[in-house]
Amino acid sequence: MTDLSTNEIQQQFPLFDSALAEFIHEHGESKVFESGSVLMKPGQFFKYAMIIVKGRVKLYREGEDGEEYFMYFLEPGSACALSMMCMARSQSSTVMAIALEETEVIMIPMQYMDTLMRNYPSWYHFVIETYRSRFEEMLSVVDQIAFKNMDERLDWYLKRQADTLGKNLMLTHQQIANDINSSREVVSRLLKKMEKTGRITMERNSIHWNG
Amino acid sequence: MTDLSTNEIQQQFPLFDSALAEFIHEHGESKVFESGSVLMKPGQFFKYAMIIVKGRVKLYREGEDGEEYFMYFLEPGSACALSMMCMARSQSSTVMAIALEETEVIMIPMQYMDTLMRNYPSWYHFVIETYRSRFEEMLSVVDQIAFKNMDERLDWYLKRQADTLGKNLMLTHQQIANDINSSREVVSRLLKKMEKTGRITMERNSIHWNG
DNA sequence: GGCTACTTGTGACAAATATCACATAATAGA
DNA sequence: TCTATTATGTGATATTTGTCACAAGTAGCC
Repeated sequence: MTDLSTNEIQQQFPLFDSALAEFIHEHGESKVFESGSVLMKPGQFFKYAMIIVKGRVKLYREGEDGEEYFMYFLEPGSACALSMMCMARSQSSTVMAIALEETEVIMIPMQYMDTLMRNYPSWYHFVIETYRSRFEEMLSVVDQIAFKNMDERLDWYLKRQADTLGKNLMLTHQQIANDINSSREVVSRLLKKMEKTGRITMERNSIHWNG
Repeated sequence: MTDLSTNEIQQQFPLFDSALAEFIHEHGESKVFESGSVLMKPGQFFKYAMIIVKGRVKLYREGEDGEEYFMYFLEPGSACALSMMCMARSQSSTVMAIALEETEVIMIPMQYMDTLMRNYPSWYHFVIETYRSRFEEMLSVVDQIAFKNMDERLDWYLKRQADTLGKNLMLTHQQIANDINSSREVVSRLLKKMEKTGRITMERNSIHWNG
């Protein structure tokens, strides 16, 4: 039983029809993650499909030697595609997911998946749409790393951050460098250039995206 | 109605139960693509889910300026995840898929998706497994481009080619360079090194993978 | 054989990015 | 206010990769 009412669920997930919202209200379990806590880490197994009700989650890939690469954000109304995939195969995750703010999720136990798929068409529409949109995002990430230089990648990265986190970004150059697997000095120099063109404004510990 | 019997379908797709194989035999449509022909190209819309019966298909991403990046192969027994996703949203594809040999596919019209999802649990298990495995492959691709140098990427590329196409690879250096978005000269030099360590043997127009 | 197109080899150089070393600036906390 | 810590700026240099120019080998074809 979730903390959210059927109505609230439907509001948050417009693709759900009311029967589905009702079912999830009944059988889902609410859980809150503190800001900074880990929702998913490499090696972890999943018995639940997670859908995000409140907050913001950052997903990134970890390399063998501790490198990182930012993939995308999860926002309210979306699902963690990877939790669904891993659950379906009893496979362990291969990415990190951490909450950027206090984040509220509904966990839907794996045992209900067959019922959901079978009896709630709006559920599998939602699932497919979730997979599709994440796949598209991964394709864009590949485009960026494979085809673009650092300046363009940085621009794209900041744009995406601004799109979901707002134009005032609380990020240090070092954090950005980690997210795009570059080095602080390179990021600093490129940011300086972007400031000259007016695309951003810099302050200590933060960057303002002017678009 | 497909060219394949229910039995043959089940043989090719072990995840399908017999009812599903029967259904697909009834409602699927067989189609053959000549070697070298395009199964999917950016901008194309899909009214069918495609599953591969015979042959081999190469998928790659195209950049804005005609760059390419090899993503993965489709083999018999697998589905084209992207055809499913695009179909589900009436969205156009964003990748290229070309047949490397004569390739036989079954096209399942979009109108049957709801029925399949609802009445054939083994269908959605198959769909989810398809998505999951492709997503994993994309994650590996990201790992490679984001974290590895050219020599390691080339090694990984050749290994994957050898895994699906056999140890004798009919590839020119230029083709390889295109697939990993590098240049012929760089590839030539790295291959030379790999030959010295015995990992490959080179001939004109082909490379033998010694592993 | 001789022409041509394609493939591969290789040195020199250019560009992008990473790394190192160190300076300076801002902030938090004692 | 002083100090320690963290964030940023910047030149010099190294590494990786891409580009250019051209040589040489191979195969097909008349």
